[in-house]
Amino acid sequence: MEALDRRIVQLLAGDGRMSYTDLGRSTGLSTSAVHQRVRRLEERGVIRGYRAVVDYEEARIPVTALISITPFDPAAPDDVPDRLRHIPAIDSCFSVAGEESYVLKVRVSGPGELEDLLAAVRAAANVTTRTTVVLSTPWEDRSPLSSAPEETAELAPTAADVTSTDRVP
Amino acid sequence: MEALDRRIVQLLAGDGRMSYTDLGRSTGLSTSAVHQRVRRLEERGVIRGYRAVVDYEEARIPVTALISITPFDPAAPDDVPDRLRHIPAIDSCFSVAGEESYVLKVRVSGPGELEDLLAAVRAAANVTTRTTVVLSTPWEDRSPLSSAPEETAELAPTAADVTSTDRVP
DNA sequence: CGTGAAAGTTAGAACTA
DNA sequence: TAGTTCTAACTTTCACG
Repeated sequence: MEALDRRIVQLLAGDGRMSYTDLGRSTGLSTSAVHQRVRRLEERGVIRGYRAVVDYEEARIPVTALISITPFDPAAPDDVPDRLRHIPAIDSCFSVAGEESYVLKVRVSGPGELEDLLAAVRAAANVTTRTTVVLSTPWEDRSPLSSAPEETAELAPTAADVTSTDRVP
Repeated sequence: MEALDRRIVQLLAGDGRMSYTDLGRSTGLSTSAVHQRVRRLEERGVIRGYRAVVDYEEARIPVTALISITPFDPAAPDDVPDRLRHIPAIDSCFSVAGEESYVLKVRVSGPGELEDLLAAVRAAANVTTRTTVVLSTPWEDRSPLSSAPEETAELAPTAADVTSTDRVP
């Protein structure tokens, strides 16, 4: 991805409603040139959509928790995400390396709902759970694009890249 | 928060660039009535902003990890978030109940950068770390406001580069 | 909360390097 | 292929009923 595209993505990650006029001003391009690039970024899937950032305390869903999941029967086929997808309180689902198989981030309105949610998760996916309640959130979903590498990294992998086995773009 | 406001927040959480015209159509209000409500929601802080949803694999930041943090000196004043805030790769920071004090969600371009990041975190905040690498992300940042969840287009799983280890302290 | 008009934005066609 | 300029259609914004 080119520097100009990266800049556009970074700007839209920071303010998803920025107008093409302002994007053009910030990048030195014309309005339609930016528009064209944004459309290509959307088509390529680099930009997947736009969302309002909601303050869940204000929206009266004040409890966040992280739930680590271990399948009860390690021999059974692992379709945990499919079995959990219908539960709206599950904000994110990560498949992870480690003792446990998945980590869920959930949001509920209180301890009672958390209890119900845990029961629902265990029943739906036949798993055991380990729950970590979030006490406060200093920040969340900040856009980490400024740490992105330039295109040179592809041609010259570092020692650390080589020692790990799987594909690292 | 009123049902109409909740509906508006829900719609904007699903599509942050929806026009006021369409919001009005979907809620049965006029354009300006919706506009007025959205502005109030923004002022009250229920809607904190808008962001583009970025596919981090496409953007060449393909590695996600969860880092649990324990302060090295329990007697020292706890200003860990302030000490970490300047590191851009840290996407989210949660203060949590449990054995550990914080959980960070980070995004990096590869194992080498993860190694550097862990060193930076330990040095900046005087903490020990326990790292869980994310292998894939069945979904992320779904909006949990809905009782009738509009499933957004399926998120592309993020393949990461991990052999079998989970603890990288 | 709705109406309507001015100001601003977007989308796309035609053109250029 | 990627950029610019031009223009019609649409959206946002705001004073007023």
